[in-house]
Amino acid sequence: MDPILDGLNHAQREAVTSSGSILQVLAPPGSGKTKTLTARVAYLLSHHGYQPQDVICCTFTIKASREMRERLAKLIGEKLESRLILGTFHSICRRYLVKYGYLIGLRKGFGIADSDDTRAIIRRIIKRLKSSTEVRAAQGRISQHKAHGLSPDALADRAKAEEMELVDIYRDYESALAASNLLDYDDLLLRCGDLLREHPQCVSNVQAVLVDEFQDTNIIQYELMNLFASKHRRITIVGDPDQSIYGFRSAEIQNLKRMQQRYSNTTVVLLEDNYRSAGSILNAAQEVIEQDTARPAKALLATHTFGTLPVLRRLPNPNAEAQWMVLEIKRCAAMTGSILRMSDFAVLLRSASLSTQIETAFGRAGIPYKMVGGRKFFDRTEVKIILNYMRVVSHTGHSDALMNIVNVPPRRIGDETIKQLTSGAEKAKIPLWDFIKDVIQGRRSTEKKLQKAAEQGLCVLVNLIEASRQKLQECEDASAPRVLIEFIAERLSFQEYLIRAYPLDEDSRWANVKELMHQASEVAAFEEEEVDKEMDLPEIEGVEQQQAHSGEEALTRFLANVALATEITTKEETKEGDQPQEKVTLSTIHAAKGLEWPVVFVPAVYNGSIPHSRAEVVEEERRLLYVAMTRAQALLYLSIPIRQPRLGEGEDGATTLSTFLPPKLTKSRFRATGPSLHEKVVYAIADILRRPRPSLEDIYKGLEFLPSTLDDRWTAEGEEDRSKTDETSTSGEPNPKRRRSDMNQGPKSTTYISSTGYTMNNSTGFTIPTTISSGFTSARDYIAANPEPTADSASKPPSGATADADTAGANKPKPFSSASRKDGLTQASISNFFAGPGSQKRESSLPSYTQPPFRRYEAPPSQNQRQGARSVVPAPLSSHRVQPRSLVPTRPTLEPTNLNGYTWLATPSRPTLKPARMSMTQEQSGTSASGTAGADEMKPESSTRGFQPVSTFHSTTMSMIQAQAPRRTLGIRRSMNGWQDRMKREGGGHAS
DNA sequence: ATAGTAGTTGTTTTT
DNA sequence: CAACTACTAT
Repeated sequence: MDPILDGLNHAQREAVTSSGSILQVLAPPGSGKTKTLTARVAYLLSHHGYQPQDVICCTFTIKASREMRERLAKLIGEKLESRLILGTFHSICRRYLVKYGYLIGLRKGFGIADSDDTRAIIRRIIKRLKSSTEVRAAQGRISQHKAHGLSPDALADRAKAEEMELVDIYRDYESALAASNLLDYDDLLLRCGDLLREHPQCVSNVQAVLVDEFQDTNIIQYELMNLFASKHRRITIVGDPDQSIYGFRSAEIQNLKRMQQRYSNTTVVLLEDNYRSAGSILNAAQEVIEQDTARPAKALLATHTFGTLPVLRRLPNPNAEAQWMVLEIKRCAAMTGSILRMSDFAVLLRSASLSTQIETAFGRAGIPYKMVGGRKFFDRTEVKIILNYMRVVSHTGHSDALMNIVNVPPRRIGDETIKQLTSGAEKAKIPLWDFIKDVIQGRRSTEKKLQKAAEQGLCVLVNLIEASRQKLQECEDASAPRVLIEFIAERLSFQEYLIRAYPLDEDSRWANVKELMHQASEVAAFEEEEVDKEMDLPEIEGVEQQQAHSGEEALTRFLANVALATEITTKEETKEGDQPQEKVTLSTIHAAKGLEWPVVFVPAVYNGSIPHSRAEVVEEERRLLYVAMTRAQALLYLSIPIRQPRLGEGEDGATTLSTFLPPKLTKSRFRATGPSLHEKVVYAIADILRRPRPSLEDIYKGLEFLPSTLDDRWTAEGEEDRSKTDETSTSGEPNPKRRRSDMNQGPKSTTYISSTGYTMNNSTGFTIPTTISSGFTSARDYIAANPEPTADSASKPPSGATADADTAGANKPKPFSSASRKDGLTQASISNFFAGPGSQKRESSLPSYTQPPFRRYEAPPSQNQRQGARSVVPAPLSSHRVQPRSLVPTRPTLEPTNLNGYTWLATPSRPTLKPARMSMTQEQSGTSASGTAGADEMKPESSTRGFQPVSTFHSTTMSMIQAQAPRRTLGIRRSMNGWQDRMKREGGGHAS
């Protein structure tokens, strides 16, 4: 069989091999979207014979594009992979603009303005205009307008009086960018759009365009996608509206519908099987997302066992919350007999700023971690200084960078001098740099005479920059960035400067500079091998590409990468050959999208954090929580500090549980404290992770150093448990002895290196906080207390507050609760659905797709209950009831050979429902090798309009032809309503 | 006029 | 905690 299709389930194959030119793959978390997209790229290359340089593949984040490159390298080999045009929209656009920007009058060697630059520019403008607008607000609104393609003039036409101020700022901002030859993030997209509209031949080679995370595209990106594909109109997108979390960046979910409207031959494939998470986690997440009543019912089907119930933990305060995570991480690691490593844990945060307490607690406890997202390496002041020097060297027209460094380190050039220089430059209408040079060399003068000291300082600066530029000219290869950093740091005596300026953490700051050098050489090494190959865009006949001095080119590229980089790629620390250290991941939820971990913590689930107090759209915040929860494979922990002193609202800083977690939900879907991790639970975890079950000895071995085998340090209500607390009041300092080293090691020292990971400084790896020793349970005690751990409920939750949820989950599946559904798709209404008188309403003949109105994975029901369910489900559907899945994978039978682990799930051992293929359009006839013609089973709704019902295989492939006469069918429309309603809503009422 | 310090502020999410 | 303001010492 085709190796590309290996390990793909039916629906995924359907998507990969689809011959439709316009393909939408819509799928919930964990269903293998990216895998499918990757395979489709490979498939297009091998089966359609496209050249890699003729395929554009857009991702949304740098991380995603890296990951896709890696996957593709494995699938099609590095040689082909490296020639693909693959990257974020921004980086792809940059590449086109570098090559062809001259066609639309873009000056050579433009720089990229990052958000610091834009903020500085806007701040200056606001000051000059004496406007009262807040800088950040102006920044955001300008970006928003740009993202909608609204120019200052266009805005002026429709703006209200109070907006006129913004129009002025916007105008000045645009000219400031132009004056410095800078493009901001939005410009990269906009200008590339301009380019391709005016010169479509630049992309005339493009055979296919693929877009990941399509729900995150904004309108400009959507247009870009179409422009990229303008020649052959072959587009594949994957996405999931439920995971749209970039609305703040003007992402528009309705692009899905736009696309369907624009291309009447859109094929839609649904993937619904979740291969990632325990059923219990999916249930909880599903219930969270379903609170969005505008959202269409959408299946999310577990392929794993139910597992153990997620946790919603209350704790006294953020500090305790952090300590609790430490204890739970240790407990999990120890009690699972070493199947969980530190890198299997993740803490996902709404805001990066929440990380500080956690970092402190982890640092103290010796838990190694890395923070991703949040404050970026390249944003650190000392790094920024060097980078700004390099930007000036690269383009002397970069006045903002120049402003930032004229007097750093101090050169006796103060406010007054700068004022003279900038106003002089403005009057002369030349860039600041040129003006300064003229003044120094006596060709011009400022209005007021400059101070001698200042003039001298300027001299030093000019000499440095000129010397650096000289150096750059001499350097004809990719090592230029590195050479320049060293040269500049040397000439500035930068290390000495840091010692003077930051005596507290000078060493760590210097280390960051070193790290920057390291980065530069790494990029150099990378470019050496790649740049000669086809990193460049393919040559197009008749369109000239711009070429540059290769050293300069390397420098601009380096700076662009810096501006577009979220985080730096630390080559897995190759220290003395030993393994890269396993680290817990601390991340923002945004940065965690698309990733997964065996154990996930989501702290601070209180109102104000999630949903964030400044959030404009609550739905997006809910989706954010949904994304966070669905990152978890085996264990999910939510937690909330019941007091948050910092936010002094509501008297004594009491918090309220996130509105997304109403009591109804938390009672049924969560437990109040960490699960007891006895054998059965551990086995379930191992099975879900497809790792070998640990031996009992391994499990017991870990227990020795645990203060407690239970999550009982705090009561379930989130109070200090007095019985666990000895003399010391422990809320802040579990171990005073360690305090001193904490101070040195804490996250305050902002070395890139140190913040990236702590070394475990106690040899056991686990600290036993002395203060909670009374809660200690020895391994022997544990074994004695759990002689026959047969059910998760063996140990009672500390209080009666919560029912023992696992018992409920495992043995008495909840009845379908029709009352809880707001979308009207109750179990009861399913019968209506099939009887369907109300479901005939037609809205439009838009291409759309459908899915089963209601599908929920329940814990393996007992025989009786299954009977019960049958009686409710209408006969035609009953045969497609999801079978008790826990019967399938209870053994750790998965061999390492099957790392992706998909195959066994896709084997026909599962309740099979081959998708019926009907009334397909011509595209489909030739394609699929999957011989489904003789579908053995057929769902009622499948016999219509060319879409297929979702089955347990969940391939719903549908081709819609606009003209096709709508046939009278059973309620299909209805099941589509959700999507369409939503599309409409989003189309119509686009607020803010 | 410049440098350095102290006090005040207000903190989403990312390219 | 850093960015901005206000102040003081050079």
